Amino acid sequence: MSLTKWKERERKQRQNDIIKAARKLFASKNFNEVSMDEIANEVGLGKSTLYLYFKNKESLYFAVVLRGTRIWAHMVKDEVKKDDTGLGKLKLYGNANRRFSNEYPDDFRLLYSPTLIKKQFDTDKMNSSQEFQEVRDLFKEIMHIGIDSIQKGIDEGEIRPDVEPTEAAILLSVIYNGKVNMGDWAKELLKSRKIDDAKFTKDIGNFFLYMLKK
Amino acid sequence: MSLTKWKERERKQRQNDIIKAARKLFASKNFNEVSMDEIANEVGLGKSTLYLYFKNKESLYFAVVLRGTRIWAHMVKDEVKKDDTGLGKLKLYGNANRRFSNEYPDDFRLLYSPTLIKKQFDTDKMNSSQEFQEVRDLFKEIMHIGIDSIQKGIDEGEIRPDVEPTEAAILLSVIYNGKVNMGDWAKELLKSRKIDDAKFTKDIGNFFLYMLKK
DNA sequence: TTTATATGACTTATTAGTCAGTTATATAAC
DNA sequence: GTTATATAACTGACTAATAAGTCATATAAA
Repeated sequence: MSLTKWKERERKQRQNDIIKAARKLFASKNFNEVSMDEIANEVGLGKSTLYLYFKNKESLYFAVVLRGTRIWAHMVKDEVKKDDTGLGKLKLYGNANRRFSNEYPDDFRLLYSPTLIKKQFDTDKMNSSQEFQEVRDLFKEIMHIGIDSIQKGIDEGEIRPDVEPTEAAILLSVIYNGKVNMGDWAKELLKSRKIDDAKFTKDIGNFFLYMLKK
Repeated sequence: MSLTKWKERERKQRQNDIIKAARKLFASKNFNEVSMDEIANEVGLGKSTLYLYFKNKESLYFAVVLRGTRIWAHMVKDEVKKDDTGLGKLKLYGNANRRFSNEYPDDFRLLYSPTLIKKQFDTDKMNSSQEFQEVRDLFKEIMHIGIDSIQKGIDEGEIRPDVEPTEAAILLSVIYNGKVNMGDWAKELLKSRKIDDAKFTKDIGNFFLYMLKK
């Protein structure tokens, strides 16, 4: 019995190795630009072996995305607990996102990558994947934490009442999205002005808070 | 002589037809996801014919991008002339971008698409294409119009002096970028709150100006 | 008859997914 | 302790599909 369990864990471990290798590749390249052979090579397995752990390429891809989304959702939920005011929660929400982007850069890039956003997948394979459903749900949950914090801040009188919480939360997400996919020319321009990524991120956060605060 | 000229024009016309068909397809799909056969089919020509007008797929792609970028740069330069103050120019700069996104949605999406941004092209083919060089230069020019307007506004005392012009201009571009690649879930969320795209765009513009103004 | 324009059929390369067969490991029998 | 056997993990070679780019040939215009 404990043997079966050990086997089970071994299997999960392997699966995780594959996911981690795939994540590394999917973070820098499109779904279509990463081949199963490449992933297999990265883990040090034959391509056929991947199909023992995942039904098809889409399934593996969404397993990668789901793993990242779970980490993200966990970090956000955990952080937001630490304050009771709306404005406080909003600041923590921003911190959590920033921390996630620093500690899990591959996942962050992947989750905000247009590959995920654009529905370039086989619709059947996508909809039949319960991984994808869970990703969608977690995205919505995370977004609602932001929206609800802003609403709470308005109710408590610390955030301007003319702010539309949904619009503001989406704008924040749009900024993250844009920043991840920022062109090289923009990066170079910032660099030439000696503005590093950390400063830019921080300034955006301040800018955003300044906007919302009364 | 006038015959040669007429021929020349005929040829340019054909080339333009191909570019327009390609633009339509590249606007909604990745570089790799659009096939030359598909483009040829869209114009009503055989695939081989495309190679009489463009050296290879990359060359056609950059011809599409360049066409859009030229329109964009033209609109921005033309608009900004209409006011002499920095803040006024900045507002016109925003207007021009908004007008471009409305009148040339395919080009707008294409220019901000990550396909263009990520260097997923054959480096040799890309660098050897003078179309790509011109696109880069025009991008920089457009960006500098924004930066210079903000700087002028600061000098004239209408924009807060603690604003970093480069940072602010890039943030604006990052927002555009993010908005174009916004996920379906965000669009649905906005829709459910009865916020249409025009309102969202306008609010972002106001938000941005409010930030910068003294 | 010459020249420009066009194309269908072909080549070459890539890649998702399959499958028959191999290797390694655990259990059982003696 | 050794050998046989069952089971799980794995893989190389294959198939089928797709797509960029080429080329010999056809058509139409001058």
